[in-house]
Amino acid sequence: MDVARSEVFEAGTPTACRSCQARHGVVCGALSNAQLKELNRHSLRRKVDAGSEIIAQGSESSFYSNITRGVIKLCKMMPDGRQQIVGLQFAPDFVGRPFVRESTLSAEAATDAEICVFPRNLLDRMIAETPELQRSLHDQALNELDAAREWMLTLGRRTAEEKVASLLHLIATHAEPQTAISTAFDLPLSRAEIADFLGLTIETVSRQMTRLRKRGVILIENSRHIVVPDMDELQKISA
Amino acid sequence: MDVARSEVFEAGTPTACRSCQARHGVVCGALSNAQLKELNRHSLRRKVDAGSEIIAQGSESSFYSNITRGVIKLCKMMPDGRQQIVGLQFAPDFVGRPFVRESTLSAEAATDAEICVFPRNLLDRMIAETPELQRSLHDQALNELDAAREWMLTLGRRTAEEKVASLLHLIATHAEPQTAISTAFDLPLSRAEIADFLGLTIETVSRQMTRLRKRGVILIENSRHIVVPDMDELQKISA
DNA sequence: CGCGGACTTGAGCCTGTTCAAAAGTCGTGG
DNA sequence: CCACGACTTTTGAACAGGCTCAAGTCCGCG
Repeated sequence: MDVARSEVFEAGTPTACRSCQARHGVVCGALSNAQLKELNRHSLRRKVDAGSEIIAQGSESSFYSNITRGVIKLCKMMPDGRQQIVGLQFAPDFVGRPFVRESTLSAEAATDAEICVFPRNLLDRMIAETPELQRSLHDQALNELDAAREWMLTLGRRTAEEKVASLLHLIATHAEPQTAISTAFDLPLSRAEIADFLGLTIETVSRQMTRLRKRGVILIENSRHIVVPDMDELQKISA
Repeated sequence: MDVARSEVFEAGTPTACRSCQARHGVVCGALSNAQLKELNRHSLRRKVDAGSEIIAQGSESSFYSNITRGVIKLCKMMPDGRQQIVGLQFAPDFVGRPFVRESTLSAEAATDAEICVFPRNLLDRMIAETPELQRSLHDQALNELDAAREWMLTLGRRTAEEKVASLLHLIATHAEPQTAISTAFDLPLSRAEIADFLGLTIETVSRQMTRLRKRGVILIENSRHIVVPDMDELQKISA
């Protein structure tokens, strides 16, 4: 239906894209209307429940996606079951690994989410034809690289308390449009996932959270909903 | 002199580049002869002693470089002095952060090294004009991202012993063309630098190295020169 | 209301740190 | 050629931050 309508406006934006979170994101923001239309014709919107896997570690993936709602976590798993989250992605990020088919990590919905899925071949062709798109994806890759390296510092050199404070700060600044000083948000991650992100155990994460609560740095409601009265204080504790 | 000679062959490879380690690397391998010539005309070969800084964290850098010899370490430093190495780069890697002028990390020679330095403006222009170059740099960025995430797993989830074994394995496979099974190489890093890479202390690194030595997994000569009789064994210990 | 999963709390332990000293290593100069 | 001094590395002993194991509590949901 949406596709049929967009056929009418040869050069117009597909209706499905008009109100899309990712319309001006890394991929779609770099496309011409004609390209957007073609991509849309081969795209599929998909709802994914929290916890369900989008890409499996070690598998060959023949598609890419844009996140249009929710949070996606990127995980690495060791054969013995130890796990590390190596990245979080929010709408309207692009998910996928250009140039290499086999994935060295898994992508999993952290919250209920919505993604727009399209074939690898098609986007690969567009990348080759569209310097602007290549540039845009290159830019996202470099930003993710900066984020990964920042996180390496956290994993290697910060204490448990600093780690937890860092994560809360990260999520507060990414997930919610914070007000001037105070911020409130829902954690997209369970305690177990936070632990896997920070290289800690569930118990340590829990203890550090209650320590922060008792110090008045955060308020915890429902264990998922967090209020930060003073973001500067939180950042100071993150070191 | 080299420049003068290369002027003669309008379309030829500059002589300075003919025997260069980086000639077919990420940047120069993607350039036309004319571009290579232009880049060469504005390039400067520079020797850097081990320990000297190439780019300072927080500074604005107006140049990029190619590594033509040696090993460069990328570091992040906290205000209180804690430090984390977030990447190692070997010849013929490209060093620099396209699109962003201010560096969030410092680049420092780990060994005596040689780099080929060229102006940021010039390469930025070439990137914009040369899809192949953009693609090549994009590719390096994605490879570095994979490496960074692999290292996040190491930092977050591996034990001290596994960390040390992982680093030895990494260096063995990058620095030296290993023989079938056994490998010998010089460590480009001091114990302190290894500790900063692995998120450990000097003492723990030293203890784990002697443990590996006593188990016969490695031989240590001069504390910098390492022999690995069986790489598979080392990899197994890295988990 | 009772069940199940997620989260919190507690006690003891262990890995890796801290602090301290000894042993190499290397360059310099007598 | 060896002695000296600075620095890196190794080794030792005590400590502590975070882990493990084990209950207990909270909360959503049928």
